[in-house]
Amino acid sequence: MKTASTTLDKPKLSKGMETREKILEKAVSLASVCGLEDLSIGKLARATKLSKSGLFAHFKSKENLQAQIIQKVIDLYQDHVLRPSFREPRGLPRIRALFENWKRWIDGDPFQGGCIALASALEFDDRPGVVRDEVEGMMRKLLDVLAKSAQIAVDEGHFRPDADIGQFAFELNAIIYGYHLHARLLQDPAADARSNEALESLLREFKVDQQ
Amino acid sequence: MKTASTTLDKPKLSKGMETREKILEKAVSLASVCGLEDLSIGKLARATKLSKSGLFAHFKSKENLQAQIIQKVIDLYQDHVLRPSFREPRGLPRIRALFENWKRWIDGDPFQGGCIALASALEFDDRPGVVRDEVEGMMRKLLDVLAKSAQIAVDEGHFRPDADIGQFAFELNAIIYGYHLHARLLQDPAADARSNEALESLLREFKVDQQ
DNA sequence: GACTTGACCGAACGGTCGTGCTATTTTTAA
DNA sequence: TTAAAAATAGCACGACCGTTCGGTCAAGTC
Repeated sequence: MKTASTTLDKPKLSKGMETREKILEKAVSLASVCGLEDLSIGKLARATKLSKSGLFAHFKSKENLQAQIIQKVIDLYQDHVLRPSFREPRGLPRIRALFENWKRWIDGDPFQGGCIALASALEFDDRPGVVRDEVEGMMRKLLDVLAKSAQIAVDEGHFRPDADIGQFAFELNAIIYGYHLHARLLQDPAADARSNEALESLLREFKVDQQ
Repeated sequence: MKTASTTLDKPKLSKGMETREKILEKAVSLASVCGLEDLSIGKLARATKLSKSGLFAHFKSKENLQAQIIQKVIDLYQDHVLRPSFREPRGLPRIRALFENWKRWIDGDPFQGGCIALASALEFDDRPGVVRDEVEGMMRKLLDVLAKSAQIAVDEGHFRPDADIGQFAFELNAIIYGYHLHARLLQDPAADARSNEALESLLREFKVDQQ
């Protein structure tokens, strides 16, 4: 355990990239509380124990920092929500797992605050620029994953063959939005039950008739 | 038309109150684009052609300004969404009207940006303080209105007698969230159709069986 | 006509913002 | 081992932040 490549836990990572990752992790955590725009470089520097200019050198502008934060969120979402769910059997079980993992994500699993993706979607929908484009792309990708999951459920014979998978994505996403509101802002103990009931109602519409 | 009480179009309004209202109207419009926190007093002063200090005198702090903006939003929502809807017949027609008016509100009817209520809900859910409390209260009131509307639909015999009106409020609100995302961030032309289909699906669950 | 009150302004405060420059230190490659 | 390269710090800038203060000007009251 002397020089490089001690163990193969991680692929080679230059010093710069390493701290950059640390910065982004902290940034995601802070931004989940105060929002993307309100996360200042000074605050982030203090939190990472770097100088403002030293941190700034990693990203050439604040806009770029914000864009990279979004990318980091995508990575984290894939690690914490998508990947675990996709280990479940195709179709309905996978969709249920995704729903549960997603809710845990919103409860603040990787970071402290709520979901940055949802918050940023409303924060930037009226502000053209790189960040808005990044957020929009993220959301489109997400809805695509949901639709594809529904398509798999169709293929597996769990959903009706004529199911509108885009509609399913829309409604599943909406339920999660509702969960976010009730669980975080309202701190409603019934948030979980409400969202579960909504999911079951949605599934009832899409599942093959079983009487 | 000389002194006071010329006509009864508006209740008496002192000069201070008058400009305060003008400030709040502008504030709501600006905040709908850039968010509550990012709306600075300087920007608002420039937009209202007042001096920063002159404007500040109306509100004793920025936090108080934000809280009053929320109150103004509640007023506007009542004028633009609730009041018109409540002129429709009780029960189902009223719910459908509310849904349509709500969507027009989100499309930017009174102001330019999206719905401040939704945006603020995600902006402040992790930041304790007066503003958060105000936003939370607003959302609770809103969900209460939705639930009461559902209760009326039960009373009118449109909804099943055992309908869970809280659940209805949760799901209707969630659909609107979904509409906001698709219509504003994604600029999806199908946003209207998607939300309509979601509403019909929701109503199917709650309406009395008619075969 | 003196006095109070309310609305508004201009200037200024200490602080923080994002962003450059120039060193200095640390890592990496030869 | 050493030189090139990368990472970080120090410092400074102009702009804007929320907030305070003293002052002006008009309207109303005694």
